[in-house]
Amino acid sequence: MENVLAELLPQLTRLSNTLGRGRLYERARAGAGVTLERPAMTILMILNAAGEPLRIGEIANRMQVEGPHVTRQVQVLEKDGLVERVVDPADARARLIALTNRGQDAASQYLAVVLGWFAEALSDWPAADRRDLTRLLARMVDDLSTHLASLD
Amino acid sequence: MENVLAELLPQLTRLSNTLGRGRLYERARAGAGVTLERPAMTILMILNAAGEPLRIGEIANRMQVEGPHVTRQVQVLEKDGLVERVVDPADARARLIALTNRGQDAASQYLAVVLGWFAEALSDWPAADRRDLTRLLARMVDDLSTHLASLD
DNA sequence: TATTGTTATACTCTATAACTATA
DNA sequence: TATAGTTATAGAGTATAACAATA
Repeated sequence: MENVLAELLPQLTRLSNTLGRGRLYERARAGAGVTLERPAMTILMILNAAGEPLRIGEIANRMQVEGPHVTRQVQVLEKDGLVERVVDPADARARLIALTNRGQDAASQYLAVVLGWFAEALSDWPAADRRDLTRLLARMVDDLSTHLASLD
Repeated sequence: MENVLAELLPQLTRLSNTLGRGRLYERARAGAGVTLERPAMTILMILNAAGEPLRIGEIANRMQVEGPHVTRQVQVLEKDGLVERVVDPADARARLIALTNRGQDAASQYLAVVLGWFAEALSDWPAADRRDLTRLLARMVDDLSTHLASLD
């Protein structure tokens, strides 16, 4: 198996670079009608995927970054009217970060562009292959995340 | 398909963050016996995968970064004795970057640690699933790269 | 006393512009 | 005149340390 994975690793790196950086990101971001730095957009995506307001610390966990970084990005998002910060009713130390309507729209539109790219790129695929890929890929990410977390 | 991919996208981002950043990277790097910044290690991996010396510009292409970034990283690698720079015999303007023995060892050992993580995480998988995943994932990365490149 | 978040600061990563050398 | 690479500089991304407020 290792030989196959050895080929895969650079490809995964390349894919994540392609999607996460450079002009391609600018193009997808333009579709969202906003001008945000990448980590700020990542926060919108995380809130969108969560479907509920999240704490600063929880966002930092999911991004796998330190707290202060999230604090600053959220300040920009709040200034732009894309998120709101409310005191957590369960704990006055914490803040809950929620998408505003504008923030929800931006997240949805950004996601639509990127998913559209995926759909176009894979339009020739047999449906069975698409199903298999998403199933196996989800499981891999799951198993790998669990395993890597267990190393600490 | 799009709903499944919508869940997958943050997971892919998270996976690439997990592998590419933070203490996990430090641990894999320690296995390689060197102390390099991430982009420098990426260059070692690219040269290792290529199996032959590459030009600065070609490395920049594969990393999807601009030239000056590669120049500086290569200067560090050369100072550490992990790569050599020789004038391209075919074009005296260009430089060919080649792994030294030490650089080859560092790349191999780093790769062994990361591939070991993959192998452990997927150890319970049926062989057929592993084969299917690598085959489909390679094809996806390929098709997606082609499609995204065609957008420019 | 421990935890959530913020402020201040510094380091890493990457891009752009100006330049040198060769084609 | 165009191309490969380098040097210089600036901006984006992230971490660490010190602090404030609440638990």
